[in-house]
Amino acid sequence: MTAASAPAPPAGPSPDGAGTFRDRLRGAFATALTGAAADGALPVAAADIPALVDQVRETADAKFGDYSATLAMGLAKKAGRKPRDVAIEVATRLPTAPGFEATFTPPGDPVGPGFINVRVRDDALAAAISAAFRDPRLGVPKVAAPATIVIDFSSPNVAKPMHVGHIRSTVIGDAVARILSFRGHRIITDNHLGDWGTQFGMIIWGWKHCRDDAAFAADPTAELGRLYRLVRRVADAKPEDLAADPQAAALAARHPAAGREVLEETAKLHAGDAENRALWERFMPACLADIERLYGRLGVSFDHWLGESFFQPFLADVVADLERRGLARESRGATGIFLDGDDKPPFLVRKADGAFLYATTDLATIRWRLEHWKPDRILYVVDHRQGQHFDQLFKTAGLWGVPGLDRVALVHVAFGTVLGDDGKPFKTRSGDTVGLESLLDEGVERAGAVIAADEGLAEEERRRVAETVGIGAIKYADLCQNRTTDYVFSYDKMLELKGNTAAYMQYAVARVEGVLEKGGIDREALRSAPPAIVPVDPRERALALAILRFGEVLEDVEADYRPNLLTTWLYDLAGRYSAFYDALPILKAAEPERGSRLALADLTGRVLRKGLDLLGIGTVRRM
RNA sequence: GCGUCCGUAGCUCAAUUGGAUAGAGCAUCGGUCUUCGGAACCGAGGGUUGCAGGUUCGAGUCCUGCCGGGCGUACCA
Repeated sequence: MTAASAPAPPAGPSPDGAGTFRDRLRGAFATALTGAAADGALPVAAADIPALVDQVRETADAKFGDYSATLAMGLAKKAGRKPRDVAIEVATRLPTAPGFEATFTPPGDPVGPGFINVRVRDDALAAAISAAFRDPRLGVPKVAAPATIVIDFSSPNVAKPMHVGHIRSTVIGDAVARILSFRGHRIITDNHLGDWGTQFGMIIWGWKHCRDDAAFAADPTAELGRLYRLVRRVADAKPEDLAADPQAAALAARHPAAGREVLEETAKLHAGDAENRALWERFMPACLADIERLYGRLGVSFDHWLGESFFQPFLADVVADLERRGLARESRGATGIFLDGDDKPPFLVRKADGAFLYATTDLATIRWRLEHWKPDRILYVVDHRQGQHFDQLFKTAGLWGVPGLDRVALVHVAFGTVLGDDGKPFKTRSGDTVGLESLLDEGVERAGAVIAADEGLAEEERRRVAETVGIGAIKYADLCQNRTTDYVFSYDKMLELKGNTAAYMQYAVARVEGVLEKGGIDREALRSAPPAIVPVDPRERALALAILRFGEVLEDVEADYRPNLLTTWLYDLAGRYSAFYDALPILKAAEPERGSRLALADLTGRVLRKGLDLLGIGTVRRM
C-alpha cells in the first residue's frame, strides 16, 4: 500500500506513431537504453528504464529544440564515464528506434553537460495536428491501463450552510474527477456527507431549547445554521465568545451542562432514540435541498452520496475487529490505536462515552469501498489541516489486514486555506464565515459589471454570461494556484481581463468564435474536409506544438493531482494563440495558409473549451 | 515541546519535483495599429530565492543549523 503518494501513472510509451510526442520519444529512449544495456555499453537495469525516460521533457527554452533528456548526466556516474560520452552513446542509438526518424530530427551533439535535445519534424507536427483536428478527443490518448479510482471530495457538514471553506475541495475534486475520467480511468465520485456527527447533537439540543418555528418554516437551513452557531458557543462556553453574544451567555447561564447535553443528544441519535431520529429525518431533506442547489449552480455532481450515517451500522464491528486483531486497546476510557508509541496521541476510534468518531467512519468507509468498488486508488480531496488524521488513518489501514488494502493507494490530496487580503482566513467584515451562496452571488454580480461595457448583449444573455464568467473566475482562481499553498481571495484579481484568469481564456474562445462567425465558416464542413496544415511561421509552429501537448499536460496533472498545471498550459496556449492571431491574417490569407490557419484557430478554440470544461468552467459565444 | 508546511520582484503567484540565463500578471515606463473582436500584441526596468554552511557536473528545490510565520497536536469533523 502506498499511503503518501500516488503510483506513477502508466506511461504507456510507444515508439510507433501513437501517443503524445513525449510518449513516442520516451519509447525511443527506452529502446535505445535497452539496446545499450544489451550490448554492455551502459549499466542499465530494465527496472530503471521508466525512471530514466521520465527525464525526457519539454525544453525550458525553444532554442534548445522541443524535447530534452537529462538522463545522461545521472547515468554517467554509474557508468564511470563522461556525461557527454554517455549522451552520445544514447543519442546515436535513437534513430534506430522504430518510428523515431519519422517523427523527430536526429539529435545533434550533446549540449552543456550532456543534454540530448530533440526537435519534432515539421511534417510530423502537421500530421499530428491533422489527426487531432479529426479526433473527438483532440489528440489526447487514453491511458493504457485504466484504473478504478474513488474520489472523495466536497463532503460538507450538512447541518450548516456551505461556506467558503468548502469551495476548494469541491472545485479541485470535481476538476480532478473530470480530468482522470477523460484520461480513461473508471472514476467513482462520492460525497461523504457529514450527516451524523456532533453537529446534529448541537442542532437537536438547539431545537429543543431555543428554536424559532417561524424562522424554520421560512428558511429551514438558515434557522438550523443559526442554531448550530448559537449552540456551539453555548456548549464551548468560552468567556470571550459569551461576552460578545448576550443570547448565548444567557443560555449558557441557564444550561451550565450544555456541552455534556449536546454530546448526550448525539449519543441518543446514534443509539436510535425515536425523537432524535425523527428530528434528524426532518432536518435532512432541507439540508440536502440547499446544498444540491449550490452544486447545480457550480455544475458539480456525484455518483454517490454515502454520508457518515450510511456507515453507522458498521462502526461497532470495525472497533471490535481492530480489538480482536490486537491493534486497538482501551486508554483513559476511550479506545484507540497507538501508532507511535504509548506516549504519543493514539488514533481514537471510540470515545469514553461509547460514541464513535470520524476515524471510525473513515475506516468503515475504506472497508466498504474496497468490498464494493475494488478501487486501485482512493483520493481524499481534503484540507491540509487534516494531514495528521490521514497519516494515522492510512497507517492504521495498512496494519488492518482487510482484503484489498495491500493493493490500493490511499492518497490525501491536500490543499491550503483561503485567506482574505489581510492574510487571515477569509471572513466577512463582521468576522463570520462567508456563505458559499453569497460568495457566488458577489462574483456573478461583479462579473456583470465588468462585461456591462459590451452593448450587443440582451439582458437575458448578459445574465447567463455573467453567471458563467463570475463562477468561472472563482473556480479558476482556486485551480490556477498550486493546491498546497494558501491563497488570497480577491474578486478584483480573479476578474481581471488579462493575465492568468478564466475571463482571459473565455475571451480567447470567444475571439475564435468571432473569427469563424465573421468568415461564415461552417465548422462541421471544415472538420469533415480538413484542410492541409502548413505551419510556415514560427508562431504557427509554436501554437501547433502547444496544442499537441494537451495529453502530456493531463498526464502531468494526474501524476500529482495538480490542476494548476492545466491552467498554466491553457494560459500559455491562449497567449500563443493571441500572438498568432495578432501577427498572421486568417480570413484574408491566401490558400493554402487560409485553410491551415482556420483549422488551427478552430482546433485551438476546441482545445481551450475542452481544457476549461475539464476544470468545470463554461464558455460563451459572446462576452 | 513535538509534528508538519511555508518564506521567491513593490503586490499576488509560478517554476516540468535536482536541470540550461528563476518566470507570469498587477503596478511603473516605452513601443505597435488602415482593428479578421484593441478586453490585443511587442518590449524595458525591477531578484544575494529569509540567513549561514554542506552535498554534486548542476540547488529556489536535497541535508544541517539559525531567524520569521501558518497549521496540527486524546475523545469536533
